[in-house]
Amino acid sequence: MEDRLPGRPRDPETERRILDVALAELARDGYSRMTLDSVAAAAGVSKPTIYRRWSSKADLATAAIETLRLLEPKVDHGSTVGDLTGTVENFIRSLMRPNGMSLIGTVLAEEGHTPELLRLFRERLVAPRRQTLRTILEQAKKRGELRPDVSLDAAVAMLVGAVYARYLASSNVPPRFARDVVEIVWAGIRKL
Amino acid sequence: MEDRLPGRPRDPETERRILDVALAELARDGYSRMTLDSVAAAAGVSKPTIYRRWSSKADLATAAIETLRLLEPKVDHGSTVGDLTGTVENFIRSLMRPNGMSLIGTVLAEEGHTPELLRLFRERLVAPRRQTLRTILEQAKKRGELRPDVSLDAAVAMLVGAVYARYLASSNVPPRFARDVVEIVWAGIRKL
Amino acid sequence: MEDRLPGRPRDPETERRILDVALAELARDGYSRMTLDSVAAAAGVSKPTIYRRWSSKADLATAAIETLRLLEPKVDHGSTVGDLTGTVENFIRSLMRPNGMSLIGTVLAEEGHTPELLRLFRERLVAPRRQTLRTILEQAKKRGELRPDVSLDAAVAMLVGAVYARYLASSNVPPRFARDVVEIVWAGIRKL
Amino acid sequence: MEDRLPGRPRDPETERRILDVALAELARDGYSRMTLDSVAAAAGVSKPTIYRRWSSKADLATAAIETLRLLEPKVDHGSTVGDLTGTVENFIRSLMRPNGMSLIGTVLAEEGHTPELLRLFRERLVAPRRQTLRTILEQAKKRGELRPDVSLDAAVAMLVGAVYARYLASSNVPPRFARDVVEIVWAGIRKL
DNA sequence: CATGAATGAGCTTTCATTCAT
DNA sequence: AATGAATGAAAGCTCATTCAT
Repeated sequence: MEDRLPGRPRDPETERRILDVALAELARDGYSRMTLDSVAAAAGVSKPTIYRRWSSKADLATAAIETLRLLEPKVDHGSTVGDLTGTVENFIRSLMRPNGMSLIGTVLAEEGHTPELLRLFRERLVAPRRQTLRTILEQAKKRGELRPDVSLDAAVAMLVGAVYARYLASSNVPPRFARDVVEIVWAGIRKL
Repeated sequence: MEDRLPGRPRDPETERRILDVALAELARDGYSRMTLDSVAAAAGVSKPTIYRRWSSKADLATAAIETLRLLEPKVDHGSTVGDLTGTVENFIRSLMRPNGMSLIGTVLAEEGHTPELLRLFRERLVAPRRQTLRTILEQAKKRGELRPDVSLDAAVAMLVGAVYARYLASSNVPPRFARDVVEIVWAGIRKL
Repeated sequence: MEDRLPGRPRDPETERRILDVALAELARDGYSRMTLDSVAAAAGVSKPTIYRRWSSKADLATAAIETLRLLEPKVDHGSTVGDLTGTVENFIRSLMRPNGMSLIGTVLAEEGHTPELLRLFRERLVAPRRQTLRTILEQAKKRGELRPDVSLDAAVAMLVGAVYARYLASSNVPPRFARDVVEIVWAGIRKL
Repeated sequence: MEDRLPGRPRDPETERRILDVALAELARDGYSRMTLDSVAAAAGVSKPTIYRRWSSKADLATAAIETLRLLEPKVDHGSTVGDLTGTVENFIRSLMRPNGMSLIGTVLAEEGHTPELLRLFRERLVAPRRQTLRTILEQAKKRGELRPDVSLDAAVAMLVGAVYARYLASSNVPPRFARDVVEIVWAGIRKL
């Protein structure tokens, strides 16, 4: 009669909570410091409850990263420069969230041992952000605003990468950094 | 003959060997996966031999990073663009060495737990490289080649950061990447 | 066939299937390696379905052994030697079935922890087999074929035990082993 | 100068103690119930102390069995029957030691999972005992006491196996069992 | 000084058993 | 009655660190 599945149903909250905690610990402690004991404790479940859902620590970490998604406000200032600046500012804000950079760190550090982490990170976070920027640039190009020979790939890398480099230099990015960067890029790619 | 101090002298070779091995394992496995057992084994010494010199694992890792030094050929092509391109190319080469990026990853990942790693990394590697680029740009500025209002800090970050971003997107940087980046930056900062 | 009593579990198939699987895993993996998870999976039921019928793992294992029954063809060659040989050969065949000896092993190994296993094993398998042999010998005795003072208990133990000992020596029993054994026993007990 | 090895020397007591404890737990609990935690606790050492010497649980169990050795008094009653009886009586005594039979059980039960256990058990215990009996019989044969066609392999198996079979029937072997068995075997193999 | 031995604390993973639907 | 979910309690193994020679 009922379309209820047999057996005790899973609490859908639980899954979400475990993943949230896992992601937080992954970012805070790094993959190899993160322990299932502490994930379980922080999520208020037992370890087998985790193992029922994911087959291993790597699997859990992977799933946690998989939940990441670029949920940033669409930027549309009507101008290419405004859009680029808004996007880079969003990016800075997300990197500046607690442990935002550590997550990237652990994902890179684990490339040799748990490569899925980096793969998923690229797929879920890096690629979408690059795509956002690339789309802005491609539309500018279509409108004839850009020099035709310029490398959009390089331009995108510079916009994003400047933030990484700045962080690596000092863990702190000044407010006008986005504008400074976009200004140089824009001057470097626009048609004169 | 020799004015040797009393007691058995430390072998300076040993010290060097331990640090080399430690740095290699740090880059390959990351800080928390690196084990003193395997460092000791690979260096051909016992663990107390390590502990006699450095007080803890963190201390050893820190010392290993401290040995890093920017040992890159000075670039002097006589032109600003040539110098910038040469420097970025050097940088790419050093990042592309095995586990070059993993080391950065682990240093970032450990920011919350072993912040000396990042501090030293900045001091020994990041800062010198930035300084090299900055000097090139400052001299160009002195020669009146640059727009006066441009942010050199942003320009440096872009030159270096583009490579990080590119690697994070695909672990592989195409040969002409350095030229593409420098071209945009140059067009973006030079006086018209 | 079965005269179903009232209050019996609904699906007798299920019960049978669980017991079969349990017995197979018991023989293959031994008692303490056998897991209810895998019994449940192999039987196509859930664990509570097992617990509803048997109160514990030990209870299930016990019940599984309880299903064992000496189902060997009656041997009747008309001669004492022929009957003994046939019986020992049957025994060898059953021990040589996959994991035949492991089951005995686990039952012995668990004597200190789960003694019911050994008790039931004796009752269901050991005793009937001994009885078969003893009956053959008692009839021979009645017919006056045996020396009167001979220990039938020892004779039975030797016939059966030779096979255990041989297996323990090499996991493999040569074809003529049964005949060799019976020959010695017979020469040792018959009236001259 | 000194022929002392470098480093802290191992306490030779420790090794012995660990193996003794391991063997006792192996016999008492069986291989898969035996835990390194409890071996370590009972031996008064930490787990790494065990792992320094043996690479795994299986390795330790194997080593424990390897220490077993037939240390039974040589039997020499001057007569074949006396020697056989003495040997079987020794065997019974050793099986009747606490958990004597459980050890055999676990070794058999583990045949499919940890076959080294059975292999070593055969090599260290089963084979020597068989050899003792076989030598007695071969000398009797040399002296012309035996029927020439009789299978010594079967005779040996019967002498040993009768005890297994008796134990499997009732965990208890009556005092005159050895004599009963030897009597039948002897009557069965001697030259008339 | 250098070595091999020892250890406490943890890590990932598994299992018999019980709960909630 | 049957299911899938949940759990406490290990188990095997490893690691940074210290001890004893």
